[in-house]
Amino acid sequence: MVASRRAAMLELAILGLLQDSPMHGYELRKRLTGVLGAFRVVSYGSLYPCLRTLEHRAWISTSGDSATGRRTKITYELTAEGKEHFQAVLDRAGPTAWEDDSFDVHFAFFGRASRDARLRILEGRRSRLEQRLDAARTEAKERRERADAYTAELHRHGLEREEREIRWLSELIETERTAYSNADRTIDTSAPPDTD
Amino acid sequence: MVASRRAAMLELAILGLLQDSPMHGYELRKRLTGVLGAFRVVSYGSLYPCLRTLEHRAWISTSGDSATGRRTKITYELTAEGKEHFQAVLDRAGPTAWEDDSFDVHFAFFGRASRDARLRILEGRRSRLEQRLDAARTEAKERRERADAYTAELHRHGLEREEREIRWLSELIETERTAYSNADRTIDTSAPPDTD
DNA sequence: GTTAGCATGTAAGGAGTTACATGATTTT
DNA sequence: AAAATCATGTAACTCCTTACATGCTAAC
Repeated sequence: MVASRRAAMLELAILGLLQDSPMHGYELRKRLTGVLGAFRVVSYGSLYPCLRTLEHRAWISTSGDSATGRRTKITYELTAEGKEHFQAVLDRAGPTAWEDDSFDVHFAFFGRASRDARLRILEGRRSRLEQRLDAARTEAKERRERADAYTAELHRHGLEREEREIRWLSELIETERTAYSNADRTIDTSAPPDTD
Repeated sequence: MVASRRAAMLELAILGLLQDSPMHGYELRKRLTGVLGAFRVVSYGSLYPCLRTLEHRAWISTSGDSATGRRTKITYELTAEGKEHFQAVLDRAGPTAWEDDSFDVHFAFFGRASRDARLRILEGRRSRLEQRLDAARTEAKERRERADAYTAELHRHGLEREEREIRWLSELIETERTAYSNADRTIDTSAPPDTD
């Protein structure tokens, strides 16, 4: 029932995109490619079932699929409940938000989240990565003697990448914190309460 | 029949690990976590079926599962065919070798591949990433006006990460090429012909 | 002798991709 | 009017994970 992290992220991304304006599934898919990272392309086989789920939950509504036999373009639109739910998820900023799958999507919609939520997610992610880095370092030590130069280089590079990611997060956290004093100027947009 | 990129990589990793010494499935799994990147843990539900496939293809043989009713520890061991196949895959250095899933595993076994194969894979991967980077940049331009500060930062960071990855590959390529003149000293180990 | 960790497996189910099928609209 | 692209869907299939089931072995 928890709808698999990945599916949940797809849902969130869809709700987020529909926030801007109603759209067709086709258009949605193209934009999703952008939000979800330019890499992972969402297939229609995932998208349409997901849209139906969202409609079923009354978070989106459709217009265009009239009762006539003709097949028509369907425009998906956010409902009031949908907006509410989207905002609630953003502000909850629960522990799933900083997992690998979810982080990017949440980050992409930071502009609509409260600074509180942003900081929680950034910090959550950072400690997640730090913990992982520690584990990797420990493991690397244990393995050291049986690793050849290539394996060693691979792991060195992996650690470096993680470290850099952590530094990036630290900078963002710093920025968010200083932005506190001079009201949202460093990076714009705070969360609009609930209204449109 | 092509056994899904992921499964194929698991197979390669197993063959690679067994090259060093025979092992139990349990031990194998722990080591795989290392080779496959410390992140993705291989479940027994994947491992054992895979081992059976490998045995079926006569690339590994088992010892310990006697005909007596008692359950015994099973030690998996590479066969001559298995070694041959492993080496063939490493030296083929085909286009799949530089895809996301496969690259790390191939890299981890670079010590056993020819310099030729290493260079092919490194260069293949580099142009793969370059091509992806180009696509991402193009897309970023198109999207620029409707992106807020956070989305922009997310993509900026993504591009930077890719660029860094490309630089890393370039350095490795450079190293491999110069190593050519002073016979394998910069990074040790060349591929042992076929023998043990 | 009991707990904890080593060790091997399977079966069911979920998640999502691929391939297919169809139709509307715009461009050439 | 043909071709390309926009647009919507489904069904089968592949793969993997989860949860379960079992038993051995060393340590306390």
